[in-house]
Amino acid sequence: MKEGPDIARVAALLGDPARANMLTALMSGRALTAAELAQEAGVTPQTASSHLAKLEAGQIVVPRKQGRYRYFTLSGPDIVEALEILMGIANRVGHNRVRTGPKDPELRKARVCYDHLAGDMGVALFDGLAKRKLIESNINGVALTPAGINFANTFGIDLDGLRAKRRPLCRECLDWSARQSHLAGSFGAALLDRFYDLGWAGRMPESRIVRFSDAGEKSFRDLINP
Amino acid sequence: MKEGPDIARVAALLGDPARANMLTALMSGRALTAAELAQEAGVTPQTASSHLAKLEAGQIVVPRKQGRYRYFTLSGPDIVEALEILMGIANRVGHNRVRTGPKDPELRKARVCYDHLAGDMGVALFDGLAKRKLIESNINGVALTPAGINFANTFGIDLDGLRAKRRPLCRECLDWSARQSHLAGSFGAALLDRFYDLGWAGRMPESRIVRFSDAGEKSFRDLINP
DNA sequence: TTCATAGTTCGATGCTAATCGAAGCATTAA
DNA sequence: TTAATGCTTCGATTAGCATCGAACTATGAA
Repeated sequence: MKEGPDIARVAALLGDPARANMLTALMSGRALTAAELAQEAGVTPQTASSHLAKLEAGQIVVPRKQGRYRYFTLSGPDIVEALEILMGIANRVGHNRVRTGPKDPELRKARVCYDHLAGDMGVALFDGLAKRKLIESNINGVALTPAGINFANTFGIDLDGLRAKRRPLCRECLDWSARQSHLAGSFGAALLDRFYDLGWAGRMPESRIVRFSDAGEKSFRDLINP
Repeated sequence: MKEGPDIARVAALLGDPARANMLTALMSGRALTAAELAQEAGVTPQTASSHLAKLEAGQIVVPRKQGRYRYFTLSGPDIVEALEILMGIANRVGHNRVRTGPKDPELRKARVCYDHLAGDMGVALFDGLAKRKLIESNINGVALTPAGINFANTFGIDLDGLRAKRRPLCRECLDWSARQSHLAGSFGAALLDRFYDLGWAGRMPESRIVRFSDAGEKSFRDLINP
């Protein structure tokens, strides 16, 4: 008898619909209160409290007390990675589920998903890069093409710096809206950062919304429409 | 209401101890029969059959009938990735479990884990590369150092070719024996391939054992002992 | 044909875990 | 102090599911 990591215990924690909903909501990167998470999951506060206690005991989420609120965040980037991969698998095998998407049109248009761009514009970015053959997607995942590497360099993204990080360069991340992918991974995050730096877009405080300026949106359209 | 990937359903399939054991066994890359998987999981054939039916319905495993045997394999590389990440999380948060390791001393010494080297020599390889500062490991994962990139090139590994693949270059994969890591990811796989090419080791047919020649093992020791 | 082996189906059992109403605790506002 | 809000604990209910014995099917061997 030996010691080994208990995969099942971790997976079981992610394997309940209510908890999975909460964790998906936390992928935005924002800290959310217990009540907000209860609403995201569609359960009563009591039930949510029980789930959050389990997630906390399993060190999947980390609580932070502030006044009478308790804010929760994911305990590490590995949790995000796990969720992204599980999303990909679920999509590949066709396990879909009805779920309420964000109602706010601005959220639907462009929002932050952990650290990369999601929403309609996130999907458009993914499709545009694919159409320009800068990225290539197949059953094994996404990768930059040689043309894509060129593009990244001229666009001001330090690929070597990203490669030194542990995170995969490109990863698909599934959007709530429809089964469309947007681009995650360190390259996806770097792209969004670059949009901020170029002044194309900014993040609204206390929200997941990414708001593009008119000129920024035009530049964005030019980028994805060759 | 919208469609979204059903993370919980996939995670729940991985979230049962018996099923997790089976899937971990399948990470070797070999196709295993229902009876072998039952034994790996420590359950009766009936129970295993029920689990395998669920995993098959969920498209986590793929069956292949051959005579009166049914061989199962994982349905894709994304499943391996998910298992590796879950292992990492479980290890990070200290969720360990007693588990029977392989009894065969040869298996314990060096075996294939999917496509990279595991067992004592796999762990030694990981530690050796870390001691030589060719790889660097922290909470975010593993990565090649600049010295490691140099080493890879001189050792005959085409890093650019590996980077073009979708898979992360380096990843930790936890060994059954103790909580020691060995090196997975495309670089881990490439290293093992190189060992084969250099004639240091060969894979035994119908088994997970990797057998090093005497000269090969000596070269291997030199490699990890600066 | 007869026997052995691999695997599945069925049915019964027992345990775990999700759920929510009601009540309690803690913090903030008035 | 009183009231309101955020969250948790308790208790009871319910449902799902893992498990295995027993019986059944399918393939291959003698």
